[in-house]
Amino acid sequence: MTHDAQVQKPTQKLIAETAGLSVGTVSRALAGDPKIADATRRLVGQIAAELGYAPDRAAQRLRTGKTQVINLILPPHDEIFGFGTSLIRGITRGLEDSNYHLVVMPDFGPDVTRDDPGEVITRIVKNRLADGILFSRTEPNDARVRFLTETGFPFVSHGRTEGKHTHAFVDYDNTNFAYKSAVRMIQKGARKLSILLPPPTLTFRQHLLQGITNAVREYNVELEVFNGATLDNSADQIEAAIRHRFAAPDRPDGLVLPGEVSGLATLAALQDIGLTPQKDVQLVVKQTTGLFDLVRPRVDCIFEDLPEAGLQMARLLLRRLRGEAPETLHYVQPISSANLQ
Amino acid sequence: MTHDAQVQKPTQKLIAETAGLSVGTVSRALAGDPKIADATRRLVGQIAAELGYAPDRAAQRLRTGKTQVINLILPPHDEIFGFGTSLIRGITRGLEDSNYHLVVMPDFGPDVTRDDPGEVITRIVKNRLADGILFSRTEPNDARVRFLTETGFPFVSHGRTEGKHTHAFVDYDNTNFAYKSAVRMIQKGARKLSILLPPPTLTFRQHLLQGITNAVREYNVELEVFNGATLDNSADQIEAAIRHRFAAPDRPDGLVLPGEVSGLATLAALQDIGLTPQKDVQLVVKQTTGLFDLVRPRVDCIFEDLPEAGLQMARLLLRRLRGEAPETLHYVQPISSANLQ
DNA sequence: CTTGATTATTAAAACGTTTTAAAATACCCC
DNA sequence: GGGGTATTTTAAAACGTTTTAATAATCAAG
Repeated sequence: MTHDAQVQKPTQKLIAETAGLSVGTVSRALAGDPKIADATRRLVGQIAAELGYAPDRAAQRLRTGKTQVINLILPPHDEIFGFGTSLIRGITRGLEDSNYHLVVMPDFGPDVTRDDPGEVITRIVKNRLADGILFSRTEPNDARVRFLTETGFPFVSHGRTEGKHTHAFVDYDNTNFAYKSAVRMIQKGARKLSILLPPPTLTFRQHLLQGITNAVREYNVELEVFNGATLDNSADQIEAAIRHRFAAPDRPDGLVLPGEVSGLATLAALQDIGLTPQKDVQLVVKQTTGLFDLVRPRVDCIFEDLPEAGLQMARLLLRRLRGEAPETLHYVQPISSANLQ
Repeated sequence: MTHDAQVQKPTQKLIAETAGLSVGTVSRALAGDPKIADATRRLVGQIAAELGYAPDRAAQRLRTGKTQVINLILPPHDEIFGFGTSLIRGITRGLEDSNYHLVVMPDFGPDVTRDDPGEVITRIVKNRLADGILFSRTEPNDARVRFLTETGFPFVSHGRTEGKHTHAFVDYDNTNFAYKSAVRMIQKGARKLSILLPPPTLTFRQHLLQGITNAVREYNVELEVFNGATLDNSADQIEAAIRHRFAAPDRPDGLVLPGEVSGLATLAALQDIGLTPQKDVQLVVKQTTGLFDLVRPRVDCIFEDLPEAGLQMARLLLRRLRGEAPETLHYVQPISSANLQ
């Protein structure tokens, strides 16, 4: 009895007792309910502060059914440099002064997104593991988008789907990226362009294709889609494919590389077969880090700001969770700070 | 009444009703309590499966006080390529079939870890936001380690502290990394070695220093710690500093670079001032991605497996949470798969 | 059969909130 | 002052678990 009073966790009950009020009143006061008298609200607020009260998340969650959790699905696909982290940094920044927590759920499921949204998302929705979901790498007819839209579960995708966009998304303007890249190369003398693309399943393949096609038509030059590898292939595979194609006599003289790994792999491949980048072959690389500012020889590059994308995703999701309609929650990132020389 | 039966969330109560048992029994049965008859245990298990029952995390958490959450603290420091993600991938893999969830908490706090463990960690412990914590970039006398050890809060650090290791950690064998790198360069003819180090506050600076010192003494060559920049500086700063030092007449002829950014920056700097890497200056770079396999000219490099580190951190933390003593939970990652030529 | 010990089940409390419905208090107007 | 309304507070239930203490069922042994 004369022991140190075991420092008990500050709870609404404790506040209520020291203030001589009921728990219900305390709860309302803390919530800023206008039905509570100003005086009591202030009193409660003060005591709460003194006691260092913080609401118990579990209790809130149990009572309200709201988890205060946002899930980020990490694709099983091998990591592009820092893709995940950059996005994560942005997301956490966007969530900073909400009190949502970001839970990272890897999707170790079967490789391709087929007709079903995958075990992870199904489980999240079914067991209400989160209030909202974030994911990337969308397909034109994305199973996850369909499923979540049907069930009315809040989410924001990184990447668009086809058709009427009835869901919230953040995307990069890949069409314009490809267009600007192509124009750049043409201005430097390229007449036969090529582009390395993501796998056919992913939506942004279409966007890239659209962009480069526009440029090619406008300037009346040749286009050859590079089909020895995709952006998802390993560096080794890309390197080999590039080497093979560009050693042939009718090689393109301009190549768009929408990723850092493919950029480096291509540089290595070209040098290995004795071609000089930016001379024999024009290159434009999309970078999401500062990597290519350090690479020699210098190549043209355009920057995609992933932290910013993450931030926007978080913001849109928060608005969605506040009840805004998904149709209004779109953000296409403009291509900024091109790094062309 | 004739509406579709609103599909109600499967709960222990529901199981109890359909089985004609009490909730308590169901709870025990699901927990595998031996006091429950085999027959009932099987029955309950079966019904649960049919109903697709999954325990409500909030309720469990409220009742038991266990959050089933592990927090990863993201340092405010600018991201090394993929550092966070690689670690995160590993961690999630390690947590895969536990039912802990990984929550990412960025530490936007003041730059340096001073005498207090920081707002984030304090809050996590005080409000029991998680059952365990993971963080990186330890200092010899780390405030977080001290605080968490004192309060008995389970954690695993990436990086060691000084003295008797009474806490759980995972670390990379930086001493050996520096030693092997140095020996390599000496074998290739270098006689005046240098090394780029992390800021003095971080423990692994000592390890690197120890390693290179050992080599230098053993082979009786010269050592000059590079002090124009640290590993934490921006690529630009490192590049400038390298350029400055290596343009001077008495420059070192071997340089250890414990990071990808510094590796690239150095390559760029040397080339810019007309020096040939691996000829005028020997380099060994530590890489955590496959990056340097693609960089030309090729340089020697040694690989640090971050996903593996993350996996180990998760495993150790799980063991800690199961009650094992922290003194026994250590893992120093050996340097593996050197990529020397 | 009883008794006493095992074994198996249950009722009820508790975790910390939010919220519904009811009760208490204050206020106003005639 | 009395009656009604508006304002403020409260008691109690509920969310879905786990667990303590008590009860019911089974069984061995005398």
